[in-house]
Amino acid sequence: MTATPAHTPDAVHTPAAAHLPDTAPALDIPSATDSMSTTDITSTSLSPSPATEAAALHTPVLAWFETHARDLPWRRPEAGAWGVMVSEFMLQQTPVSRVLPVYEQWLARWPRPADLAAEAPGEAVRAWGRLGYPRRALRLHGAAQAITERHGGDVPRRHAQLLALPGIGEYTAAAVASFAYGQRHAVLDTNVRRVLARAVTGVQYPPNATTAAERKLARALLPADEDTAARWAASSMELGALVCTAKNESCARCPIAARCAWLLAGKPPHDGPARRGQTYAGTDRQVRGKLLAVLRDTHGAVTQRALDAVWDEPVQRARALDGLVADGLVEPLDGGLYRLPRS
DNA sequence: GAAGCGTGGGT
DNA sequence: TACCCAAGCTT
Repeated sequence: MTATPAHTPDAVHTPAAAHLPDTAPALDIPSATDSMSTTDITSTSLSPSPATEAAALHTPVLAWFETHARDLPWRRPEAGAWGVMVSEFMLQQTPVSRVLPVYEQWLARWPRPADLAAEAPGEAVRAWGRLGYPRRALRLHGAAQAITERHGGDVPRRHAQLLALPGIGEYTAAAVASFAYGQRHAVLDTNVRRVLARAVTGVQYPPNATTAAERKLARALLPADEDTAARWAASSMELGALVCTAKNESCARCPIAARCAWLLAGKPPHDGPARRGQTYAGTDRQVRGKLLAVLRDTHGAVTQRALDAVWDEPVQRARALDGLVADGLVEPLDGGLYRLPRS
């Protein structure tokens, strides 16, 4: 890290900061031509340069990460790009604690993309277990096939190539490129978005969907150095996961509490529209889950009767089963039999 | 841009 | 007990 030390005599402003170290909450991040400028640390403006402001955030968070990062299997060197990619699929909307055992089994069984690609897709769905959103298993299988066919069996390094794989969107492409290959990307997941919303923007929660303003801010905050940028991505995400949590945030343990715009503003509560809650009981989603659980736990074909037993409302049950078939999660056979997909 | 897509643990 | 929430993606 070549950035300026956090506190240099550039503080011509804010003379007597009685309690906290010179607070500069509102990061004056460039609004145009985002971070293309090189680190012009030498700029002589009276207020700290954006790079200096950003470094004031980076340094404490990177240091905190050194001592507080969890020892997760996909962070170990032996995980490789495939391990990172598998973990990212599994972690899409599923907590770490539930991913851990399935991840270990998955990597032991399919240590390379080609190993998974050689399997029937239904085996991926079965091994997915109860992680939820089983379409992810199908997409991971499809991604493994594409990697095997188009990329010689190696997880591609380029963001655009990753993005072209099934199940990989903006976040996952950036995460794999950054975590697996040490590249410089804005990695905007829900944790990072929350950290930036609070520390920089001064609000309790980010918008429901990722906005252009958030992307611009994240890019502006990206350290210039590639390796530092990759560590910043991991550490800011970890901060959101462990300290700057959605509920019961722990500001007392936060390395940037002194600079958090939201904390400095007195932690004003969120005023925008509430997140739309995800109902579940009685929905097609629940029925799909019950149907697929039967298929997962049965090797070979399942009878219509066995599926009928999981839900008594026939119209909804049929609709859910049709949906699973349409999604490729279930394969219908002749004679009212069903199984996990072989192809 | 909103809706749909699983599951289980915490409060 | 009912919510709320967890490293999103696709249509």
